[in-house]
Amino acid sequence: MSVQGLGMQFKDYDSLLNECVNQKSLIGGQRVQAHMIKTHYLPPVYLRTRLIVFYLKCEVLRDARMVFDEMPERNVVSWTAMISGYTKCGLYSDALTLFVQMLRSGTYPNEFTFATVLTSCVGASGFEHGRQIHSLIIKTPFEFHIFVGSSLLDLYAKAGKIHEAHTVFEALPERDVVSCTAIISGYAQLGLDKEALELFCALQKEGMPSNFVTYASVITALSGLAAFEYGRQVHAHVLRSELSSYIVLQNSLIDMYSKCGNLSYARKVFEIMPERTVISWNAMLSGYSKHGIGKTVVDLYNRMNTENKVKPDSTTLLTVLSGCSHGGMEDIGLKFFDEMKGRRNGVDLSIELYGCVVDLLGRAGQLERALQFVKEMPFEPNAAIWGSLMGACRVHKNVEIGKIAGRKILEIEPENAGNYVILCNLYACEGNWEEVRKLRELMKEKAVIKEPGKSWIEFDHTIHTFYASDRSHPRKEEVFLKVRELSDRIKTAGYCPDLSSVLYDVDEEQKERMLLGHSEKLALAFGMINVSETKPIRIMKNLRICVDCHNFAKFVSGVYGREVFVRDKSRFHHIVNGVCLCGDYW
DNA sequence: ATAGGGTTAG
Repeated sequence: MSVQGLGMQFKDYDSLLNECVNQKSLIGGQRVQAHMIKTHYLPPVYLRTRLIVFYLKCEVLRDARMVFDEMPERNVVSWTAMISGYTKCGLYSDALTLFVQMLRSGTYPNEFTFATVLTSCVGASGFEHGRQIHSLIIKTPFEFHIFVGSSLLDLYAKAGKIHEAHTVFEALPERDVVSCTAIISGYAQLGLDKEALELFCALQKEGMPSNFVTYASVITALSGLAAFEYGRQVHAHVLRSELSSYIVLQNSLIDMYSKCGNLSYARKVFEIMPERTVISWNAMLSGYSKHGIGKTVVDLYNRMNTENKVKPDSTTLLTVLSGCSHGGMEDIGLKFFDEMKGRRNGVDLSIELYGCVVDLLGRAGQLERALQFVKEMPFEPNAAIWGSLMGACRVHKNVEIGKIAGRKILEIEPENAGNYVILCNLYACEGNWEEVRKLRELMKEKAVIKEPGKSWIEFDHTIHTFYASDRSHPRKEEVFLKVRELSDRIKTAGYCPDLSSVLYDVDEEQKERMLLGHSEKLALAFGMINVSETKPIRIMKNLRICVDCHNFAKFVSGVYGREVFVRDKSRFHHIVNGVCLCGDYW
């Protein structure tokens, strides 16, 4: 395009700038601006705002800000465009600062401003700021504006206030794809998977419009539920629709099949992708990692580096290392870590990565070295670090180091019940019942409430959920009898209930009864009754599986010749012929 | 002219 000759007028500049915005032509726009300066043309607010938008489009935030700062006067659009620029670059607190300046300058925000600035609040995890802005919005006509409302409900949902989010959603006079997706994904991101799925179904019946983001969100909920049959149906629907080529959607399918325990389906989706992002690789790697298949994790990671199309990020490193740990490949994992530390590779090593190393050393039984490693870390060790050291001490029955880790962790996280349980187990294996008793008292004192354990199993297109000592399932009698029967049978093969897993101060007989009531045993028994002998039994649990239930499942697998999968909070246990791929370390 | 929802890891 030509910017030669004088006599350029407003509409000429306007159309030139429009063209540069559309083509993202940085040089073109810069020439337009240079021409304005050369000819002493003083652009009005409108054109200066167009320049800001142009620079933002070309991702040159600094130059956009320069134009903004030099404006003799600004209107709501100039302010909003600049705030949105910061938001899109992830500079949320700068965006919020600018918003405050805007209010001070006496410019009234409009629906565009509010929608943007609420997004900044979400990005900055600034829920309180968001709430304050909500009270500003109440005084405007924008509270029920669909864009503003979507941001608002997202704000509440991401702060964990799903009820308030739902209220905002219900109050919207109209609904569209984005607002519907926002509320569904709000439930899914909080782990309220069943609610997310139900809402999706209900809204679909009402004719909700949906797109690939909607499906990505509902597939996330299905991953949490491990609803394999349902997931396949949704996948089939996606294939029939125009949505199947979205990478985000394929990524969520990889994760969904992995979390349903079906790695071969996940791999199939992964292999036929014409293009992959780092998330595709990470999702696939994580699938193998959680199943304890360390060798494939390493092979896949090597292939990723050989192909050299997608660069590993910090999540990749974490997944590979945790894959080595879950897969019982301590030496290779430690070698990886040294390599990473040597290279750095532009990716910062995170505290979580150091946590993986503690896991690796712990698994290898090198507890002294693990403790030393924790002491020398460039981070202040957190609860997760001490937790993995304590877990390692429980497995290797090292009470001495376990106590050190335990003391630290109770300082940092006195409210986490799981910590007390592991520490109690540790003291119990030493026969130190006095300490166990003290810990129980402490737990009562701090009023720690354990998240109720639940397990579920998909059978006959239904999800059957069991709670500890559950009396609610319609076939409870049958299930309880089956647990007894299994227990009696495997006892003859050497199963011995691990009474130290019970934290309550009751007699031994009752302890055993409580153990038999654990939700994963109920789900396993239900599976033994109903699932065809040729098929594996797949159980899901919301917490980590306890030592006794793990042992129970191994014996059932061995004695009855069944393949059992248990997906717990952190990984898969794949049990064949009485042996678990986790190597009894988790 | 300026605007809202999404996929992986722990």
